[in-house]
Amino acid sequence: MTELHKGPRGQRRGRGARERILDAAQNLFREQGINNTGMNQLCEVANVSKHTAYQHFTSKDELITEHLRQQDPGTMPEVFDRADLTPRERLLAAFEKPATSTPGGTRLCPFIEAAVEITDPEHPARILAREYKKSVAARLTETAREAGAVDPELLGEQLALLLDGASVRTRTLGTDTDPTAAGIAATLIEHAIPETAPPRPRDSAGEMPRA
Amino acid sequence: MTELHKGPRGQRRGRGARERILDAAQNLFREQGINNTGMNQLCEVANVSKHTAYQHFTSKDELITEHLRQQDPGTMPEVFDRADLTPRERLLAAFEKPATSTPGGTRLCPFIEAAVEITDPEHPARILAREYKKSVAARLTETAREAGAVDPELLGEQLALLLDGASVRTRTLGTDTDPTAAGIAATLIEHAIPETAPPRPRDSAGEMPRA
DNA sequence: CACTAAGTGAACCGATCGGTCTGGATAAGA
DNA sequence: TCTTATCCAGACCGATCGGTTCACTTAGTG
Repeated sequence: MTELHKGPRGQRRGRGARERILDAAQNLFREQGINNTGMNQLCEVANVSKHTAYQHFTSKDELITEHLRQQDPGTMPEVFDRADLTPRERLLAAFEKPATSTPGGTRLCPFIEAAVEITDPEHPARILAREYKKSVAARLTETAREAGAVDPELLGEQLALLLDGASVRTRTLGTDTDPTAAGIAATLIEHAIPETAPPRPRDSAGEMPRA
Repeated sequence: MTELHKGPRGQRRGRGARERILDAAQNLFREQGINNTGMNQLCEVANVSKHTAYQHFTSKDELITEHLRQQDPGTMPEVFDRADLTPRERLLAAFEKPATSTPGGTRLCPFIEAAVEITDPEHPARILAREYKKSVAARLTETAREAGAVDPELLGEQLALLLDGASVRTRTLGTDTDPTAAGIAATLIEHAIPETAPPRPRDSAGEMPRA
């Protein structure tokens, strides 16, 4: 049944139904929410029969989870993997808009969306969201450490909170609030990183002098 | 709050069905979300017949809106109306937990909940949420001005973003993140208000420098 | 070509959705 | 007392929900 000689992963040799489904899910979930999107509509948009959909995903919950998993191709690589920036610059770059702005404002982070729409805290999607958020904070912390922050853990968690705050506030207000978050970030970074520590590769040669 | 025997407006003379409905809505919406709560269940919990419910609220949407309206008895009066605190202290007090913590963590701000669960940006509940968030920011700005902040508008908007960030991050992570927001707030406030004499605080405003 | 498996489209399922309606009980105001 | 308004219990409505099943088509491979 499931054994295949071709597919790299679960995919089949036929046309890519799975991808179309996940694409449709991404668009519909973003535009009208998860709970407001029915499987009938989703299949229609994806040009896929319900039968096929339920072959790829055993339930809507699983589809949601898979959808979220796909949103996380490695914790904001377009920010953290930029070798052309100093760690300090990378921290600030996390607050720059990626030009992905949807008409009508930047979209709400899909992990937050899931965390709010799904009640059960043990739902796989909720767990995934939790881990993703932790992962982002960890990356920020790591970068903060490279940048020579006094308390990298604290700064990382603070910046993560700013990202989330900007995301939901943009949603509630309908106006872009990323600049506000960026401003706070700049203040915090300036405040947390001693003046004389710009160029500092990930080689942690020595700890910063305590004040 | 409102006299029951003689409704100030139009209806009601018997027992308080309306209040029971709104109470049930508050509990259920908080515990399992808006979209996941059906009118049947709501009426059951409220000990109210569907007929009665639909006499008080013409639709579920109206109930949601009314529910939200009730959540806003004047933009955080327990914070902004405390005459015993200096403006600066009041700004910080906004980040103190009101001991309303539900088992399983502080609950998500109901306005954010509505803003995420309801798709249509023109939905009355969405509009209400938007105005509430603006109102909180305005109050913070006002207080920031009293406290002598250099740019009260900016500080108000920044602190508002922190409140929202803490609320959703608490939801996604499942752990209380208010302290993180409070820490950022302290830094921002310190940074935005000139050191020169705060308006004669009777108590020491100096706090511990964030462990 | 024959085989096999992924695909389609629509009918269908029980449950629940938001919302309506009827009939009768209850309690206060005149 | 009679009137009037509030309320309850629950049947009922069409629509939609997530999910299943079936008869059939399509496409890749040995």
